[in-house]
Amino acid sequence: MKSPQEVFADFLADRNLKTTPQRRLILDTLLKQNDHLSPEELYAKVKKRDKSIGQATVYRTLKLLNESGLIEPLDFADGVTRYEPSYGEEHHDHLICERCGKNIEILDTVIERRQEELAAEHGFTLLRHKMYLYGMCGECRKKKQ
Amino acid sequence: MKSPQEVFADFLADRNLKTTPQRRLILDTLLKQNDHLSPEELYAKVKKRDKSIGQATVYRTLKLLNESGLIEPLDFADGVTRYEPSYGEEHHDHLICERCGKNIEILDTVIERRQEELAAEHGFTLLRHKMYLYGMCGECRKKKQ
DNA sequence: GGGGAAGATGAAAATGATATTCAAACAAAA
DNA sequence: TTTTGTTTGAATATCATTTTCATCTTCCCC
Repeated sequence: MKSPQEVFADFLADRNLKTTPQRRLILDTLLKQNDHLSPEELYAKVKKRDKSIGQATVYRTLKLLNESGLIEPLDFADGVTRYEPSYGEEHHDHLICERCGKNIEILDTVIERRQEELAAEHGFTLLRHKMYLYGMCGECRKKKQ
Repeated sequence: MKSPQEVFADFLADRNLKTTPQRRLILDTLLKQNDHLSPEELYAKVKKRDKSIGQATVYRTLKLLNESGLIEPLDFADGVTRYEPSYGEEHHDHLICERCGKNIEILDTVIERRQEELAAEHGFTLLRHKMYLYGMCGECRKKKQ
C-alpha cells in the first residue's frame, strides 16, 4: 500500500499540480495528529514549523487533500469544519457528547448494510453518508445531578 | 395536541418574549411549505406578504423556532442551513441525490434501534442524531451516460 | 544544470452566511 | 393609558472560507 505522501504526490502529478514544501508540511502535520483538526488549529500547528506559511495555503491544501481522498470533513455542529485522516482507515461514524465534546468513533455493520438497502430501495446508488449520534456520556450524566 | 402557533406563543411567554406579527407571519409561512427552506428563501416568501420585514428578523425567528422544537435544521452540505417543520412530525432522515438535489425522507426502524443500542454500549444517552445518505438517484444515473 | 511556462504562495481584500448594534416602534402587564 | 422591557429594520460587524494579485517556485525540456 502506498504511503499517504505518495498518494498525494501522485494525485497532484495527475492533475499537473505541484508538490511543494508547504503541501508536504501540511499533510505531515495532519498525519501526526489523530485529533479532528479545524483549519484554524491546523494553521496554528503548521505555523510553529514554518512561520511564513499563510492561512490560504492551509485552506487550499485541505481542499486538495479532501479531493485526493486522504482526509475527510466532519461536521460536529460547532460551526467549523474539522478534518480527519481517512486513508487506509476503515470508515466510521461519530458518537458525540454534547456536554463535554467527547467523541467516539463507531462502526456498525448492521447500520451500514441497511443504509445500502435503503438507498437501493429508492433506486439510489449510495456514494457516501454521514451519521452523527449526539447525546450525553456516562460521566456527564453523573456530574449533571 | 396544541397547534404550532400555540406552542410558539407558550414558548415565547415562558421566556418573557413577545408574540409579534412578524413572528407569526414567519411561522405561518414556514408551516405552509413542506419544502426545506433556507433562510434566504424564507425571507423572500415572507417579504411577499410583508414588504417591510427584515432579514435579521427571519434569522432571529428561525433561531427561536428551533429552540422551541417546532422546526429542525438540516444539513444538505450545500453551504446553507435549511429548516423543516418538525412539530408533530415523525422523525426521519434524508436520502439526497448529489446530482439533482432530489431529497427523499427515510425512516428505518432497524437503524433507529441500532443507534440506541450503540449509544448505550458506550454509556451514552442518545439525545438526537443526524443521518444523511448521499448518492445518485436512478434518473440521474441514466442521464449520466 | 539553466530557462521558462505553468502553478503556488502569502497578504490583503472579497465573499457569503449569519449575528449584533442602535435608535425608534411596539406588546403586554399594571 | 402608562410604563417598561422587548422587538424591529437598517446598517454594520463577524466569522469561516475564497479569491485576487504580484511575486516566487517547481518541474519539464534543452
